[in-house]
This record gives sequence, structure tokens and C-alpha cells, in this order.
Amino acid sequence: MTPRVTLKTVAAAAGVSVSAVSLALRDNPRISEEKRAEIKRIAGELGYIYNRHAANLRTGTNDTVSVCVNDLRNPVFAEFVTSIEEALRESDRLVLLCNAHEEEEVQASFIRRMLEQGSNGLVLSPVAGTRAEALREVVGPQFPTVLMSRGLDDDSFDQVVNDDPLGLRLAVQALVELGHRKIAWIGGGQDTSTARRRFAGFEAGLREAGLPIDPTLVLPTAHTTLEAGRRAMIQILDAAPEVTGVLCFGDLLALGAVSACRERGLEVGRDISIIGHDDIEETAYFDPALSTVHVRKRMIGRTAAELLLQRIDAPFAPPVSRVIAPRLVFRGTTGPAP
Amino acid sequence: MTPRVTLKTVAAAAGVSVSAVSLALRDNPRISEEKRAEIKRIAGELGYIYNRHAANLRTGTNDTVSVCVNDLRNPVFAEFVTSIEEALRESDRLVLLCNAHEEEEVQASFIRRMLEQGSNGLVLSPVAGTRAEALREVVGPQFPTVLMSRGLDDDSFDQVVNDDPLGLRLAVQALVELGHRKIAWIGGGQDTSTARRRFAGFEAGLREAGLPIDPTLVLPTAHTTLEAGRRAMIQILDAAPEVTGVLCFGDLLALGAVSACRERGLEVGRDISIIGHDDIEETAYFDPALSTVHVRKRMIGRTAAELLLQRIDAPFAPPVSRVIAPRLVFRGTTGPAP
DNA sequence: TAGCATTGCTCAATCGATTGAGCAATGCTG
DNA sequence: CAGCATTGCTCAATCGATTGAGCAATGCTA
Repeated sequence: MTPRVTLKTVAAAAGVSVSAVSLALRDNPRISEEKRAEIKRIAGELGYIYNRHAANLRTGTNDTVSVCVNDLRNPVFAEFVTSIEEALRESDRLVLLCNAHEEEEVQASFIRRMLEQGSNGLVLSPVAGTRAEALREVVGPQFPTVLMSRGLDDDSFDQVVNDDPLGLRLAVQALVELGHRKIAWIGGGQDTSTARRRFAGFEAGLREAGLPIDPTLVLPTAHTTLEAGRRAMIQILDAAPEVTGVLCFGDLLALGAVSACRERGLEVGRDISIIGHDDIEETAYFDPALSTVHVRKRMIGRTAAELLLQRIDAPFAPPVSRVIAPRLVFRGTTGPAP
Repeated sequence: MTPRVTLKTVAAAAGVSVSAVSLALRDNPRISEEKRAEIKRIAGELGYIYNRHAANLRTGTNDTVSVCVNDLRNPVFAEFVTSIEEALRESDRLVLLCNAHEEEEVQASFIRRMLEQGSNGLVLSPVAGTRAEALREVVGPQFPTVLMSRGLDDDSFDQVVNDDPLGLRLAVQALVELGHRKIAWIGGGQDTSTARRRFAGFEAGLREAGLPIDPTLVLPTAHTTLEAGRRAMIQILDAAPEVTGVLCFGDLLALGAVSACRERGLEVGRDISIIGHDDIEETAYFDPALSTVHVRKRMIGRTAAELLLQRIDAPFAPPVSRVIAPRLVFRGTTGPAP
């Protein structure tokens, strides 16, 4: 093993001090242009590799941002993470990733781990059941943290969320205008702000339309998968065949519901209307294409990254909360009530 | 700002030396059971946070594994990353993530960055056009590296790949047995081993069946999105309306192709048969559900993680290459030739 | 009971970049 | 030309955990 090339090695070779090398390599103007060029040349020739550990120890950070989401296989989260990563690339920060899979312990241990690691900040989609105080306990009082997609009832955190109530109220309104009166709700069985807020929007929409909230038409599901949607839809059709409109917590659920309706011989978009939520890319290509609440995922991801960078620069600034408005997208799974 | 709680703080509070605390916290048996318990208790009360930077500087590593894939929004990669992360959780390593987006420079700078960071190893799906020597140049001669999904013609790297040629030969065989003679190929316009190997499998399958390779039935696409599939399919239908079988580089392309056929009034599964590749979850719920080549994604991700851990433990062991066999899944988009 | 091993800790050097303080040389101003 | 600022560098402390060497106390063996 050849001994490591450090600042010291370079300094000796260049006949200057260690500090001079350190400053020169970072283009500090206090070192003259020529010296800087020479030092860089020598460093290059010697094959100097910057040791971030030493710098990290000294500076206390490590130019890393942590992102913890529930499940990357959910295209919504994949889109969030992708746009965060892109937004951070300019600030030369790497992304530390975690899939919490709704397990609070995984989330907590990731947070501890990335704190040890000296990560600069955290973008978090808290697992179901996360309490704000418990989270604050884990991340510590002033650690730059931005909640994304799922908020918490605590305004000490920066947050970026989709306007869930709005999206669902719009969806209910749309169905009502199409003449639907028996409208079902599938999903949101998790203990998350998203689940609560979407359901609240559903309820508010019905209330505004003067419609009753029928418990047999509300079917929370533990998961948000295609299969869960299929099962829930079958259950609803069995319990309340008169239903003509269905709103779903997520697109995957909605696609499952579509497939269940078809199994039962219903033509979706004519016999029954279904609206999903999120607008993941795939849904546009189903036949009939899925009507859905379009969530501005890239915007949310980018905003989360921006807020986090701001927070890192100004740890004591007042917390910011951003609510991104969704819009309704009509495709083939909605139509006038039969 | 309260001053940081370090080993020193804890040592002072516990009335022992810094070393004792360091050893105790890591359960070194050279410190007595009782002292260890007491030290841990005090550390906990003081809110001691382990500073990995100091340890990293001292030990030279940082218990991190880097993963670089092309695009997380592709469900296949999301699945890979998820299973790698799960597999690594036991070894208490964090995942540093990068989406290279087919840009060699992004890939290279990520690699340099994570090397500085002291990452323990790399799982890489090389961007299109990556040459083995160039990659070796960037990662250095002995850095633990596992290529995943996309291989390189270089046996100095560990590799885990799907058996692409096999999958496509099986798919061609299946269509031929169903009576298809005019079989098209959509996708794989990228300069990746995957693209080459799948196309090679397609060609081999035709050859085995004694069928000619018709250039008008081969349509490489630059992207593997739904939209790209739709466009390619339209082009093929225009140029060669007699086509009855279509193989696609990926499921998204295939779904796009399905949607294009439908626009043209063709009933997929009867008038024309389409087979995708990868078997992403959504495809099973399309109507008709997509027939596809099922790639064992979790297996590939887990295997990549395992190989990497082995490689980290034994940097000089001979390189390992794993080929994971896919299987054909028949659903609704395939049927006898009309 | 001398001699040696073991136990249980402490000491202090170490990893390598960063940075505030400091200093010599030069330029500039009044 | 004294006095001050600026330029261009050096000095040395510092971040905090790790670890080989060392040492005192105790136990064990011959």
C-alpha cells in the first residue's frame, strides 16, 4: 500500500504550508493566482484525493441530505425522490435514502443514523402514526426538517403538502354535477394526515352538496395497492349495488376498483364513475383512462428541496408551510350518472 | 447553542477516561459489565450523539453503500433499489442514491463524490454508453463494485443481470407456437447491454424458428415510456399492417403499444398479440392484462446487495457473475394468430 | 511468596482538513 | 516618512472517536 496523499504531502512537494494547499484547492483568493495553479497542478500529479471525513469532522457536516419516504415502489414517492435529488444536485449534496415501509422503528433508526452521519437535513414523509413530539424528540430541537406530502399537526416543522381536502371536494363536486348521489370512498385506512385530510375533503364535499354520509359507502383499506382496491370495490358492490360514483385514496386503488367493476360486468364511465388520486403516469394509458386528482409531484418534491436548503441556511427562521393545489383531470372513467 | 455532548463530556460525568467510554459504548469486554452499563446510562441521560465523522476519519470508512440507477420513476429500478436497501439494513449501512438519467457525467461525478465520502461500495446500473475501462478509471482498481441489471463486457466487475436473451427467445417461441409469423420489436434504442441482449434474444428466437428478420418490423426507441410505445406502434401499424405479434423492450412501451392498437380499432389478444418485459405490478391490472417476461427484480436487487457485501469482505476474490432466469407470464394480450 | 497472567482501566498519539490569529512584505495615503 | 491597510502566506489549535501501549491491582500457579 502506498501511503495516502494528503494535504501535507502536497504541501511538502510544493514547498508551502498545509494551509496554503487547503486554501488554494478551494480557490481562496488569499492565495495568489499563480501559487493556486501550481499547487493544483502538483496535487493532480500526486493523485491527491480530498478526504471528506477530515473536513466533515472539522466542519461538523457532510453535505448530505436525507430523504425518508414510505415506499419507493409507489410511483408518487419515486417521483418525489427523483425531483428532490435533481433539485439538490446543484447544491452538490448527496441523497441518503430510506424506505420506512410504515414502520416507525425503521424511520427512527434511520433518523438517528443520518444524524450521526452528519446529514444536513431531512425530508420526511412520516410513517403512519408518527406523533409530532415523538418526531421532534428523535430529530432534535433545531435539525433542518421538512415534512413532505404527509404533514403533522405541529407547526414547528416546515411542510409541503398537497391540498388534499381541496382535491377531494373538487372531485365530489364534479361527480355531483354529473348527477351522482351515491358516492363511495375507498382507502385511507392509514393513520396519516393524508388519509385524514382526503377523507375530510370527501366529507366536506358531500356536505356542501347536501348529501348524507353513508357509512356503508366508506371503505378504509390498510393498503393502497391494486389488489386492495379490487377487494374493496367488490365489497362495496355487494353491500350497496346502487352506488354510481367512487372516489379513491390513490390511483392504484382506483385501478383495482375499475378492474373489479369490470369483473362484475359494469362499464366504468357509463354504469359507474371512478376517480383516483395522484395521477401517476400509468393511469393515463388505461382503457378507459383514469379520471383522477392530479397532484403536482415534481413541484412538491422541488419545493421540499428548496425549503430544506433555506432552512439549512436559516435554522431559526419561522417555519414555512406550503400547500400545493391539485387539479382535477377528467378522462374516461367518469360520466353522467346512469 | 448548548455545547456538543462528546465522549469527553460523558467521560467527565462518569469519572472515567475517554477511552473507557468509547470502549464501553461499543460493548468492549475489556470494560467491566457494570461500568459499561453505567456509562451507557450516563451517555443516554446526557443525550450523547455518536459522531461518525470522527470515527470515519480515524477508521477511513463510513458504512455507506452507494446505489446509482438510471431512473427511479421506472418501477423496475424502484424495486431494485428498495430490495437493496432492505438487504443492507441488517448490515447497518445507509444507502447513498443517485439517478443518473443516462448522463455519464452525472454518473461519474456521483462516483467521485461517494468515493470522497468514503462509501464502502457501489451498486451500479451503468448509463448507456459506459465503457468498462472508463468506469474502472473512475472507481479505481479495487473499489467494491457490483453491476446490476446492465452488465459490461468486462469480467473484472461483479455482475447480476437478468437472462435477457433467454426471456426474449422464450417470448418469440411462444408467439411462434401461437402461429404468429410477422413479429415486431419495439424499443431498446439505447446503447446498453440490456438493449443489445434483448434484441439478440429476439433475433435468436426468430432464427431458431426459421423466420426472417424484417427491418421494417424493428423499431428502436430512445425512451422506454408509454408515449414512446404508442408512437412506435403507430409507426409499425402504418408501415406493416400485417404484423400480428409485438415484443417490447419494457412493459411501459408495451402498454403504450396496446393503447395505440386500440386507437386503431384492433383488439389486443385477438387481432394482435403483445408481450412486454419486466412485469411491473401495474401491468397485471390492465384490461386485457399484459403478457410479459417476468424479471425477478427482488432477487436481482438482493443478489446485488449480497455480492457487494461479499466483495467488501473479500476485495481480492475472483469476480462473480450471476444470471437470473426470467419466466414468461401469459395474460390477456396474447392469443393465437388470426 | 516470587513470578506471571489477567482484568480493567488510562494515556496520548492519531486520522487530515479547516480556520482564526498572526506576521512579514509591500503599497498607499496624508 | 510615519502610519495604516492590504496582500499572501504560515502557525497551530481544533474537530471527536479510535487504538496500541502502558500500568496498577488482583488472581493464580509453582
